[in-house]
Amino acid sequence: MTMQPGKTAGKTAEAKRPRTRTQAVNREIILEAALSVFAKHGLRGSTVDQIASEAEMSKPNLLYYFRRKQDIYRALLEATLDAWLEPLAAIDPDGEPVEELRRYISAKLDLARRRPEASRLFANEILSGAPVVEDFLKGPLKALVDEKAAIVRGWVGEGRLAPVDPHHLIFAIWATTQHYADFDVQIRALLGTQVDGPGFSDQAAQAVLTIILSGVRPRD
Amino acid sequence: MTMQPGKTAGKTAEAKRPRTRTQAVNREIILEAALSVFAKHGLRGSTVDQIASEAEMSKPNLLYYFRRKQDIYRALLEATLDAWLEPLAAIDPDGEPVEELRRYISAKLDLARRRPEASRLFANEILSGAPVVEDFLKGPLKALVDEKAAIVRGWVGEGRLAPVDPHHLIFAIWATTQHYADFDVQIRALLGTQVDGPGFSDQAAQAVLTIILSGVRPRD
DNA sequence: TAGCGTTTTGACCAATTAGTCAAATATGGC
DNA sequence: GCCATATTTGACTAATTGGTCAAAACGCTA
Repeated sequence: MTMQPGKTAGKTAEAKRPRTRTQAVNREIILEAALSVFAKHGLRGSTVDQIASEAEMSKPNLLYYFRRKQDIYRALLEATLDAWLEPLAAIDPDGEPVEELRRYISAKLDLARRRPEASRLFANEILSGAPVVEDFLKGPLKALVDEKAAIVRGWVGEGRLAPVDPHHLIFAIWATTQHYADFDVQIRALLGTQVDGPGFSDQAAQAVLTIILSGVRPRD
Repeated sequence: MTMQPGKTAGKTAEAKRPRTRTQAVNREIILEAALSVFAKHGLRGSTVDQIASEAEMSKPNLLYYFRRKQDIYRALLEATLDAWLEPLAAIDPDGEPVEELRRYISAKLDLARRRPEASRLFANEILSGAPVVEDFLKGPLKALVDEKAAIVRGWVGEGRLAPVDPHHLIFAIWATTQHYADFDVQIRALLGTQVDGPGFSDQAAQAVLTIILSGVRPRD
């Protein structure tokens, strides 16, 4: 997504493109550690010491790879938004409406299951007022969402979907799918260990798909 | 809800029951200020100075009313959970299923609209691992949710609702309704000023009700 | 093995943090 | 108006914070 003009290589390892194998490995370790910390406490609530400890690395060493806490945070958000945009962009105006939505919802549920911390990272960013991704939301994301909303509106106009506001439909999809990642702790508290059972993801997917798709499938 | 055994009056103003008018007023001012801060940055990301500044009060003065930052945080969460449980508890097993759900969804949307910061406070608490409300979730909330899930399951069994997992239905309702509070910044970025328009709340309610209720209304 | 760029670290700093405390000031009941 | 109590505050502390820096250790290649 590149929210800011990228910087070229400096004299430390802060360059965007890792120059050595060690850099690639350590940057990845740091990003993974930081994700788990930021996802829980947000940018302000997280400390560099925490991330360094999680990465099993000294603080100055960590800061050798990312000069500032913000830099790690930005990198993580960029990667997350990139991954999230893909399935939305893939919605095909020439496809079968319900099938296109089914595929999008499934992809989003899959992301929530495979990368729940990325979802929580984003949730924290939005809750804190979206200081970092605001421009991205108002620019590229809005453009893409408006484009897909127009497609959905077209489908509704042709009677291939029940009459529903396209934007609110998209919000409902985001809300229900991301909920499984963002509120995972609550879900676990309510459902207990069954959440870790083999069938749980399918059951959740089944329920979400049933509710949303039945809600938009044209009744006749 | 009273998550912890309440303490009786100490020698400072920290008593649960305000003893003077000034106490009642100032505690309320502090709670309101703290809500707006905690909602944005969570417990760890918020500072007492921030809250004091928001409350237009010196820090020692604020700490005269609430000895520790955590105390304000707990008080806010307790009030929020109390308000949230009410409409869920009101679901009537003898009512008409779709109408009962409609009422619950409407009540939850109303809370999201009237007290969005409370929703964001709770979201932050869950994202950070629910350290404060964990016991409440596993105890009273789980009991209530299981009870209501059983009611829904009964309705499904009688063919008065489309076959859907009751717990996941509840999650879908929570997700879609709270989304309007928790992701308000994102929604504003995508929809612009129309969010502040007079009809927006109704439009959102309309969409959520349509999607969820169509998804559970028995098809025949 | 000498040399050089890369990686790692201990020690450090200035700013911010939660919370304390004793003293000063306001307030209400008489 | 007096006084006991409630409220407010400036000054403070100890701990934590993000980040710096110079030096040391490492590792690769000539």
